[in-house]
Amino acid sequence: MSKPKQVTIVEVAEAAGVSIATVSNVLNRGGIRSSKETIRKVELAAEQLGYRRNTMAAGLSRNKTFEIGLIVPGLTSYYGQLAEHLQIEAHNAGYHLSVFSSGGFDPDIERRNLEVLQQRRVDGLICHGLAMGFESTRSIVNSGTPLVLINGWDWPEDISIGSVNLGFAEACKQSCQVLVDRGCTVLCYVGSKVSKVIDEQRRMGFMAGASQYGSQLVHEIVEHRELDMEAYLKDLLQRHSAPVGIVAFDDHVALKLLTAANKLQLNFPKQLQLIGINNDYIAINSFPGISSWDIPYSYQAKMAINKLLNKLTNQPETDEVREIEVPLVFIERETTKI
Amino acid sequence: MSKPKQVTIVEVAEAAGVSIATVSNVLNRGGIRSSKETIRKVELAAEQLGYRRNTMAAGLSRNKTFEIGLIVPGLTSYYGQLAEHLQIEAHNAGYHLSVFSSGGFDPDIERRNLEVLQQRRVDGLICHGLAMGFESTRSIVNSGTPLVLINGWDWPEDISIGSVNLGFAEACKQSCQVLVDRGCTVLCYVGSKVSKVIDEQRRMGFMAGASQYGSQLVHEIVEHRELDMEAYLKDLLQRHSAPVGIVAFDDHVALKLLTAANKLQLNFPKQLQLIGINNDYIAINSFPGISSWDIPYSYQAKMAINKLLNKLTNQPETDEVREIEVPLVFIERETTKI
DNA sequence: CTGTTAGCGCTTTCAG
DNA sequence: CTGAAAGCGCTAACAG
Repeated sequence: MSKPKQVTIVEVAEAAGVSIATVSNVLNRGGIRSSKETIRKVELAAEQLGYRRNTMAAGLSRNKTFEIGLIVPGLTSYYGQLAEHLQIEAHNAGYHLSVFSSGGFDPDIERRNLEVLQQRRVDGLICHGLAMGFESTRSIVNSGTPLVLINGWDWPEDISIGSVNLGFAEACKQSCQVLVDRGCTVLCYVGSKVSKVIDEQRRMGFMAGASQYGSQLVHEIVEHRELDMEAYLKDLLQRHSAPVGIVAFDDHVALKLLTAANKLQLNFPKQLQLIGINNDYIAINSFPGISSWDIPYSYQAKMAINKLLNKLTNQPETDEVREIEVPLVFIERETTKI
Repeated sequence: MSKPKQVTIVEVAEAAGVSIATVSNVLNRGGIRSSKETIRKVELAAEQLGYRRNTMAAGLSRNKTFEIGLIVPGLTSYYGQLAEHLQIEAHNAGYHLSVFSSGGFDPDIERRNLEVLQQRRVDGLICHGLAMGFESTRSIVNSGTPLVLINGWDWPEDISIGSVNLGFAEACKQSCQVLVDRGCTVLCYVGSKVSKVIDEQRRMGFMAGASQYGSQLVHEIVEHRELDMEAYLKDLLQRHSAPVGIVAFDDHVALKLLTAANKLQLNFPKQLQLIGINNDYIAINSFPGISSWDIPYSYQAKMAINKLLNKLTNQPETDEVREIEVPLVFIERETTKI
């Protein structure tokens, strides 16, 4: 079934008794001035006929789509929130954001999405820096579409125009300090290699934080997927003197740990202390409440869109930082509060 | 900065020494056969030049975009998951899904997104049936874009071609039965008017389930946002004999209740029983685990896309149900398990 | 099997 | 201030 024909400027032009160029001027171009009378006629005709600009035709004609492509690993939790905020910011800037999920970190899907986005001739791209290998990334840059990375550390300058990264390392480092302050003598980072780059950042930060205290502090790193959490916690508390401090990969992992701890009837913060990341619904509403790091979504989104737009509108080469670091904000709750 | 010019079929045609029509045939049209030799030449040229089809030009020319627009209230939890699955199914069917969030349930944003989607000339629309009033919806139908609703009950036939709804009412009804089976003599539904239509369904189901038992069962309905949960639970248990059964709006609300219960050191399932909906990460990993209703995302997504595609490809008017009901699956955990 | 040609709907000089 | 006309890149008859 072919689509019913939509109203075009031709019809509007006829109805208004002017040329199509004039209609285009009045309706879709701000800059050009027309007589009040013409404007009125055209707008009236357009209104009555239910005219709706054809984005494809416009884009084709001006070689600009006002569309930004976004590729994130998924649409839940952090990624979903981020996508929402980016959509808002893009809209505020007069752009439209096309959101794609790479289905949990699948490089093939990433590549495919990238391809689709390119075929749509998006003006710019925002990607959560990850699985997509060098080639895929190259192919973007080669075609000249500016790329901003979210949480992409140390990417070569010729591939992305920059990145906006959350300060995970710093947060984890400071988590260590908090835990030591609260009396912990053993620190443990429970990571998640599902998200490789991010896990790396957090591990780095944890290491930096823990090693500050030298040999007076025991610390270790484990992977949550390979863990029987109850057994692990039990063992941990047998091996060491309380309180034990845990830095969790995020609030989801933290919840698992919390549950294991609750089953073992461990006491927060006397025996165990726990810090998550994301300040999710989970952290806020669990029992006990999980200390966590809040993410300034809106700010991160603004930064990313700005970076892209600066490039797109060819702003004077500001002395802009290539890698922007967005600091997280600590929210303390019962898992650490003494 | 104008975008660098991309390779077009003209250039590919020149390089391959054939006409542009032939290039188009080989590259973008499956049906038309060409000689092996021609195919080889064209594909080689395209490959070497890095040709990438311009979606806009193609769409404009054939009056078909192979794009489906999706509007959901948000991109977290259920909605995010749904969007991901729809994206997968759309792709499997050769379509591309443009995902939009209406930022909570904002009718203005909904309207705006709808407008954008129409301007893109999407072939079809999928909307989570809600805030958007009659007018907005009308304007879609008027323009002839087929619309499938997700969780949209009782919409007029001339507006949407159908809907795919989750069996919330039935789930809530059965939740009541489960709770009574487990010994509850008092039932309570803790709803959330944030999502009006959905809350209605759940409340209806709850009422139907509870009233089955006549006067031997006390039941009541409250709104979670107006509730001091601890105080409420305490009061509930003072007023009635245990166990009290609670049907929560979803797992998020359930978590809040769970936390309140834990603070009061209530015993599951002896004093309190609790059932959520969504079978979220939360329900699975909380302590105690929350009994919940699992959502067949993949199935729901398939149904929705199929419905749309049947219309788009003008399938023989199957004796298809207009409103498909997708049943949820009960997963029992410690909050009810005796 | 391949090429010619007329659009798709809109933007954008460039004359009037 | 307005309009004629030349595209944007691709597809779809229709001839050859």
